[in-house]
Amino acid sequence: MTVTTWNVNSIRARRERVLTFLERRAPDVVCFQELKCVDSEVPREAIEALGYQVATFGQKTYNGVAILSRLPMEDVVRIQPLVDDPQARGLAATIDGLRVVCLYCPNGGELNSDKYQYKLAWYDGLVELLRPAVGAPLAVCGDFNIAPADLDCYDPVGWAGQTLVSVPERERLARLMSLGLHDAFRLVAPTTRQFTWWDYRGAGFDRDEGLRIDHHLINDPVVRRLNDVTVEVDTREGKEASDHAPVTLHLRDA
DNA sequence: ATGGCGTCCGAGGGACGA
Repeated sequence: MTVTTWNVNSIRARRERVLTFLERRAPDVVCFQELKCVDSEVPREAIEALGYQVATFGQKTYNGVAILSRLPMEDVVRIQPLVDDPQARGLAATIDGLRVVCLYCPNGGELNSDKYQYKLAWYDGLVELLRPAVGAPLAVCGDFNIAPADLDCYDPVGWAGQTLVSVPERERLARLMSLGLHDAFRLVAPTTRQFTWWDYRGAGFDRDEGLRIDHHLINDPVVRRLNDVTVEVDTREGKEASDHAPVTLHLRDA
């Protein structure tokens, strides 16, 4: 089974790229983030024609997530760590016995902003929300908007303490992983410098100035099935690309 | 210190992203 996570930065603006990706790579499961549209504007029929079931949690203008699956999806639920939160950032489904959680974690804005506090609180809520889920095979996939370590940042000195690498954010990610989750990419590539996001500005991709912020966090039953994690860097190339590359988890059969 | 670039909304430029 392959599980791809990809922040598409607008499924409408990325429509052709997304469909081409699905057709050529044909992952079994896909977690999309930043749909940036309501459910009815997702190109559902075109995706279904490629052999996928589609579950969406959209929102006008901002956020929005989806899970696609070639196999049947069960127990599809929205993931909202904070009560009365209008932001559509999480969706979960069980596929062939694997609980897949698709997340678009908050960006965090400036360090001294309400958005930063929202991000920390959102993570705090997420840990409690996912705590009951770690007893069964679990893969938490998405744009976490946190680079776990300095190796995951092209300029850790220049970025020190900034949003996406700050100590309080990394502590939140560590608390989430303390539920028994492992960074799948780091398991297969302990010392590799590989980014998943590059800024549109300043030719970030051409300079390979990026961050690794898109992750698959998997628990022990899934670690035992882990074959590989690949970053589909070529999908970031060209003028019409999302600023994130897809990241694919490769699992052996259960 | 600020803007770089891309997308959205909606008809201007501002909000937002990371």
